[in-house]
Amino acid sequence: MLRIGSSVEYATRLMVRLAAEADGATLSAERMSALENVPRDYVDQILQRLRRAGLVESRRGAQGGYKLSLEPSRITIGRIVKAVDEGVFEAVCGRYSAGDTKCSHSDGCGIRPVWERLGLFVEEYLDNVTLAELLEPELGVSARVKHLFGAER
Amino acid sequence: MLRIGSSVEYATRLMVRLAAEADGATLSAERMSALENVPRDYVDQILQRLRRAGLVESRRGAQGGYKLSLEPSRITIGRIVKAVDEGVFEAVCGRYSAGDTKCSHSDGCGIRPVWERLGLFVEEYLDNVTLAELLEPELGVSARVKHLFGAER
DNA sequence: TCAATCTTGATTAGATAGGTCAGGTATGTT
DNA sequence: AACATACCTGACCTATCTAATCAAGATTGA
Repeated sequence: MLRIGSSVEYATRLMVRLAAEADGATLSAERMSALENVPRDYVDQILQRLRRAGLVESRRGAQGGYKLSLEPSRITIGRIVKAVDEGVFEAVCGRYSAGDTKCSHSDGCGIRPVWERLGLFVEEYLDNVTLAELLEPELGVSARVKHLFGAER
Repeated sequence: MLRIGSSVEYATRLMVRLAAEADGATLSAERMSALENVPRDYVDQILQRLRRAGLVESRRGAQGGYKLSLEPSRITIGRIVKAVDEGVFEAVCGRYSAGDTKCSHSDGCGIRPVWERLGLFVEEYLDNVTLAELLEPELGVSARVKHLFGAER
């Protein structure tokens, strides 16, 4: 139901590594692979997805490498997750629709809203944790997401 | 990352059906299969898991069937999910551990707490939605889960 | 007894996740 | 210019998991 896949885990670690790098110094994929013990080719693949999402910049050729596109405080875990994990919050209807075009419980019962709301909660949670906080864990995130529970369904 | 699988979706629908049944009337697996358009044998399998979790009771033989073990207001979606979805919140460490026994980011950075907290978050959310509310969607759940955000990491 | 119905556990087909591979393109250094 | 370094692209493979099926049995009501 809730599962942190390897690509999400690795992407987060790579981003933390880059964030920890002094000023705008670059790190090569090779080096990151060694540091995090993630398969070399897989690192490439993940970094490309992060680059296409605009989270990292690359420089090719000798002495090339990667660096963050934004300040760590402006990069959320939510963006990282969405960059590498295409179908993060999978739609529920119309998967498993009860025969016809719409869910058999589409009116009169509240199953769907429960899943939808759960998805929104998870998404908002992740959008409220920044890379900067991962470097300084003591900051905490909970204070900033309290507002999520202010609205009624 | 977050995915409502068929077993969770079906189990929830079946439980809602049973909850909607007047007093303690039973419904056969056959009937539920037809009502929800879920494969007959699959309904069996799911109902057994719900039974072993103590959420439904069964009566065998002719005129047999299933009914809820508890009042709808005392059955949470969390319990349903845990009943049918064995590894709901999968551990992250030590999957993908960076080579040695412990995660390379095990101290000094806050990756793991983010996932752990997310898991707790989802779990608590689901534990605060009851079957009774699914029958009367207007009640809403958000008010009751506000406290989840009171504690700091 | 017989039919309805739950019970158990094994098995299978398809999808997905995780990782690999082969080739290409750009850039710094000599 | 040549070469090594390093990013770039997309196809490919494979083990695991999900969803569903199947087969055989055990209870119970009429």
